[in-house]
Amino acid sequence: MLHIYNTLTNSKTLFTPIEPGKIRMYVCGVTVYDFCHIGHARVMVAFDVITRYLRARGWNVDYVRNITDVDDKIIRRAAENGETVEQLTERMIAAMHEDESRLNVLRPDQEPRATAHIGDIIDMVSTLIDKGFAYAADNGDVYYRVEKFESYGRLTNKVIEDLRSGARVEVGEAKESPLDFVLWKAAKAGEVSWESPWGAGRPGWHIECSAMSKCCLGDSFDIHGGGPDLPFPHHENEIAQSEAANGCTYANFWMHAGPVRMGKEKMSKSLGNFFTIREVLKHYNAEVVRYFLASVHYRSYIDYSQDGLKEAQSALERFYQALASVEAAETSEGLDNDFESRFFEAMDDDFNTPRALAVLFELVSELNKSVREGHADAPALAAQLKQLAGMIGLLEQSPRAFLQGEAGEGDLTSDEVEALIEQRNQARKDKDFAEADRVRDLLAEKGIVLKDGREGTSWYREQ
RNA sequence: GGCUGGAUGGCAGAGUGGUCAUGCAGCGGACUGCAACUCCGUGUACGCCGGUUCGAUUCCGACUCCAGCCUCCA
Repeated sequence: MLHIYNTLTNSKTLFTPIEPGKIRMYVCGVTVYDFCHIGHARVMVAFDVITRYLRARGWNVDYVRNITDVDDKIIRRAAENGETVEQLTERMIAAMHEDESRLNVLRPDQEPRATAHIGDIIDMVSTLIDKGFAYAADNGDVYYRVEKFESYGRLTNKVIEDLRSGARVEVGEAKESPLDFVLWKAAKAGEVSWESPWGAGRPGWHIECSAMSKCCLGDSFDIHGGGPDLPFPHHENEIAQSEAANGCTYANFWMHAGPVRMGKEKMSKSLGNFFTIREVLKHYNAEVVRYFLASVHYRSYIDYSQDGLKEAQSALERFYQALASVEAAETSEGLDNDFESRFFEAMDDDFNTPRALAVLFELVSELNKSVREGHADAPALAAQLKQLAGMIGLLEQSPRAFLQGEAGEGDLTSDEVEALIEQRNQARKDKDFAEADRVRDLLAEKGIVLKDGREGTSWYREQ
């Protein structure tokens, strides 16, 4: 029985789909004006884990994640770089896809871009004007009339009165109320723009998600997700737009990932305290980063740290060392244990990955013991480990590929390592242990750890 | 100030009204030519103060502290 924490009710509740067996999910994606940072990675990995797991349990998931490819920041950055908006966004989208693929994040089923849905956006804005929820201002902007939408603030427990008293009133404001937000922005000279009934302009930020989710998933869908800074105002505004335009419930479950912190504060663009995914991947194996992000529940904050990543590295080494010790069977059939049911129980409880990983560690202990004592079920246990971990996108490499890694700059190549091991093993045969230890120490200096087993010497790189 | 969430052993991080989370690190032992891997053993952890209870880290109330959102940000 799948239970999901819903931001709308601030409680974990039993998940029931609109259509049996099917889950329609929309997640707010990235505004592509720069490289993605670890905060983006967290949302990508969290919803990738969720999607993979749900599919493994037999759900038919339609996963949509949008790309915001036009907005103020993009326009400004493109101008700074002396390139067109399209050149900038194409570059950043390609970079994002590369980052994701390295993190073993599957592409969403649909990845709609705002600029490809201008017609849908204009249609929705027109509907909102017709229904009295929006108005065209004198300056060419179109605004949403927030106070007309009675349940505004329901998602984040805001009261319109409080918002009104706290709102900033800007000079030259064309809005009826400071709470109103923009649906369509009139173009300034030289900016990218599209023709509309209200003149040349471009969509406001919130409307694109309402229009694209409607287009891709329909008026009502099951899950709407996003990062920690989106509930207010973005998702609150989406609800106001979609429910006013469509006249029905927008999304049933709202899921929000927790923030990544640097020291004691949130990693964010505006604070400038962020690491891009590609920077981190220069120093750490991509699966280590994925494991690090999955080792904490998706709703909690996670502190980014070198120590945390090193610990993730050690944990994965334990998994892969176990898998390296036995050839996994084709299937885990015939095993009589409760690892799978406990793994499912943890994941069904709002995707509790730390608890699910704890079950996998117990499975590893069982596997190691089985290998050590020469039991016949070892290959099946290894298969079970790979099968369960695979449901959340982990342990999909060969142990050898993970443990030996790739030679970085200044590292010994695999051939050089093999040659030195050969040299050492000859010395061992000759009982020249001083020479054997000399070679071991030499390799250790280069970060290579040796392991003498029954079938010869294996090795791995210390990361 | 308002709205959310949190405070667990050296660190990371789950969970529970009364025997065990789990991982990393540490210590002792086994294995090993030496190691590594692995195995066995090993830790008076639950912010503070009250209350409920036979019994609370877990339930209730107050307090302190921390974070996120309330402005663009995943």
